[in-house]
Amino acid sequence: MSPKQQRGEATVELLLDAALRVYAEAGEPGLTVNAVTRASGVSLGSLYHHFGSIDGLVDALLMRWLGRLLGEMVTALEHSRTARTGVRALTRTYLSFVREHREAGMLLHSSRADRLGMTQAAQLRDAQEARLTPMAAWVAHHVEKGEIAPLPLPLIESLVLGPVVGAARRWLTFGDIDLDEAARVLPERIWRSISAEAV
Amino acid sequence: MSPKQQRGEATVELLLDAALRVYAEAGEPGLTVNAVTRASGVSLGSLYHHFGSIDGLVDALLMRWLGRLLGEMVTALEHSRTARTGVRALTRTYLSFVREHREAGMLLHSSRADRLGMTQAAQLRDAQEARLTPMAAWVAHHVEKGEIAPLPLPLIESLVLGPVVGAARRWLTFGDIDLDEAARVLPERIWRSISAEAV
DNA sequence: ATCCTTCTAGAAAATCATTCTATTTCCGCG
DNA sequence: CGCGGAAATAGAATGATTTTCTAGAAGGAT
Repeated sequence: MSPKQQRGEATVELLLDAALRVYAEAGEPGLTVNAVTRASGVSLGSLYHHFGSIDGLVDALLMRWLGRLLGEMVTALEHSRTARTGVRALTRTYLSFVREHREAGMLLHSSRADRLGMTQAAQLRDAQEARLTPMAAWVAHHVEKGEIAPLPLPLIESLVLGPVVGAARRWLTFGDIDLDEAARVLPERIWRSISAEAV
Repeated sequence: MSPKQQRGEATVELLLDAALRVYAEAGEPGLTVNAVTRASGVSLGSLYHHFGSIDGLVDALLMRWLGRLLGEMVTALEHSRTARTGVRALTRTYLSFVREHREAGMLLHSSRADRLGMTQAAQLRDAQEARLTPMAAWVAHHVEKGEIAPLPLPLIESLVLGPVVGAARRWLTFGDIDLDEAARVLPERIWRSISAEAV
């Protein structure tokens, strides 16, 4: 934001972009400091100056993409009037995102994603709180309106995101899923699982 | 099986047990070859002889526990007559397993689990095929009987296991889920999502 | 008994992450 | 201008960890 640090910002970008490129080509085992410095042309010193460690770099990369994904999901939610259409919007946004950003999607689903927060715990919470809060509020709102069954929030989230994440991961890993079909079928099925209506 | 390799088997056990112990105490970053050799009393040479690499060791550990989990799930399925009770059995078996084997559960959900198969891809497939096939057959059977909606198998699996895995991971990571409540509520909800009945 | 394979052992080599010190860049301020 | 200092860059040195390598012990088959 401040007009300062022109250099710094640029190298941070270079490093993050290079890291994703390296990950895409060499996978997680290939994601080393040397590979990233080579791919970015940035020196080792700069990498450590900006990120502190290799995990710090990967965490920052994860945060960037997680932020984008959550941002798109929140936007999708804001344009949905009913809970039912909200679920559809969430599902489709998530699947589209993964399709359009395959490597980032792999990184988000895979390996280091749960280690995330170890090096940037505080920043992560603050940064994502702004995204997670509206989603929780959205769920609470529709629970109150009697559309969504009155279950604990974490269970509702598991029911909604679990199948979507599972399908996305499966597409990324094995490719034995048709994403279009998933986007068509899953929302309706997920909706049935959280709807307040009796069966 | 063969009466050979008395020594070998024992050290393999020692190493796998020690690795889980180390992981439980020191987390993933602490899971190093040195830590495992120290904790097991087995030499570095033996470790590499049996597993080839640290990832090979971790993969073997994952396979062992994944095999146990799938085994319990298949057993649970065999004792269920209807598709509905099958879903309940699967869910509860999974959640109980994670509760009873917390460290193994963390390992299965976390970090290295998706790297799995990189070092032991072939063995993994062969070893788990025996477990996965009956589960797929079970699903197919109940689809034919008209109980489960006629969706592609991967989508059904995502719908069934997604929420369960999500809840388990959440319990392991944040602890903000009541496992008993999840075991009570999820099966019914999941069932609604895959049932062939109209809504 | 001796040969062969498997297994054990740990030192040596290679790889990778991190620290450290020196140097450059660039902004604010006299 | 040009000086001072903070931020950034650079890469050599260090430290930790994985992997390889060579040597030897254990145990069974012929």
